[in-house]
Amino acid sequence: MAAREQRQVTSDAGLTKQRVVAEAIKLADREGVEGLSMRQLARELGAGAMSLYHYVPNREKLLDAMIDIVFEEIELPPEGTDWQSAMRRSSVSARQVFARHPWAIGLMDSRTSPGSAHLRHREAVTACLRRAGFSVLMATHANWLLDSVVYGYALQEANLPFDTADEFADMAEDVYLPQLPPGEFPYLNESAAALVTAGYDPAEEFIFGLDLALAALEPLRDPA
Amino acid sequence: MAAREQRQVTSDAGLTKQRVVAEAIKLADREGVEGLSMRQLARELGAGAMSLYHYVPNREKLLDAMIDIVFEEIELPPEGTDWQSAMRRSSVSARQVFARHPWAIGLMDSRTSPGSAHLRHREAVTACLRRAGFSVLMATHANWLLDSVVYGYALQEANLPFDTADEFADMAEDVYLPQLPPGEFPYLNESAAALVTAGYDPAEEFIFGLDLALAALEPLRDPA
DNA sequence: CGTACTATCGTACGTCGTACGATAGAGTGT
DNA sequence: ACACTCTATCGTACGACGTACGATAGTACG
Repeated sequence: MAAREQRQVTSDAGLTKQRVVAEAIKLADREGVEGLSMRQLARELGAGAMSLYHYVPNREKLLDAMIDIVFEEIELPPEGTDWQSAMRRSSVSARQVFARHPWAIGLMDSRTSPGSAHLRHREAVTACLRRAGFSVLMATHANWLLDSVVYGYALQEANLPFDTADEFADMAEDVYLPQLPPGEFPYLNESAAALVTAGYDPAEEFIFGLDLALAALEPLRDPA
Repeated sequence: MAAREQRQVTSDAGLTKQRVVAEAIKLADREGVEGLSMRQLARELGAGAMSLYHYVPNREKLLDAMIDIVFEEIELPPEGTDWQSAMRRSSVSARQVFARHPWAIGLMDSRTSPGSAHLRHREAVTACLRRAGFSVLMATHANWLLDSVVYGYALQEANLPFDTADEFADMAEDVYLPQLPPGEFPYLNESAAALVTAGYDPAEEFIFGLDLALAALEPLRDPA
């Protein structure tokens, strides 16, 4: 009873699978996946560690569930516009989601069966492409390519040692450029120096690649 | 002395950083990163767990070193051909390497500072692009896009629940198609069915996306 | 024959995922 | 009222993990 009251102080509701998974995502956003332990998560929820196992069979399944919630956050390609606008919108949304949950990208490669939100997303994307006049096989190609662009940029972005363009500009001259001596890395040094003056925005970088891919796919549609 | 003899039976040489890292990669290839523990790795080397710490400061640094060896395996873009052939060759090599070491992709997102092999690779790629007539900024764009294609396809490939085209064909009808009922996922069902008959090769899928990206970048070069 | 240095590793601590079983409350039938 | 079952909660404990600390033994050099 006292325990329940204390639980209510920190979390003010009974445990549910949704609450467990949602809190796990919050925790992973804050601390990374390595910082997400069952004990810590339980503490966050004001519960005992073993209580979680009534809502989630084990940590792996919890991670699966977290990934699927992440996919739920991705906007589906809207109907009623041209396919490029629709796919751009969905892809931009996906990139934002993965930027918000950087742990999700690294988690994906060990999880081999897609969750239901993932499947729903894929279905909507495929529908959009097919309706735009891509053949079945070409829609598959386009799907792979566009997903690669999203995942690839998200992965590279997660690797960056800085988060914003400003942060990059701040640290570039003192920290990054010295690691790229012109003798050993003339081209990288030149690039880094140019980026300092030009500014640097991963989101714009992504749009460049995405639009190039979309434009390259355009002529591969069958005539509508 | 007896211990040393036994060590020599299983590993026949003194410990070195190279040997430790190489064995760690072999172990990760076999068991995945989660299966790579310091104790297991030491056992594999016929040594005590703590002995590893004379060659590697901790597990994180070991993972960094492993990633860098992986980058060393990637072929650099050769000089003396057109830029597209050179980049295609290097990218295909990179995809093969990541297919051989699937754990490497998932590891990258937590490692923020590139190792020396990674830097050397980026330098060579940038050099290739700059010599082909891309401006400094355009070379950066191209670099991001091409890396995204490599990482993105590698990541998706690592997610596939099957490894080869044959294995897909074997399991598709019994396992995958039933998970995609035509009522709920008409388009995905159609795609999967088409892929069963058309055959399915991730390597070809990659080439499609890569060549599309290369072709899309071609007109962005400055005149040579 | 010391004296210093390097490589090896045994032990121990704190943390992890989680199996097992205890408990307590709620619901239901009599 | 009581017995029963069901659900949710969690304390305890086990084996594996990364690794700090300090002991040891072998080698190099004065």
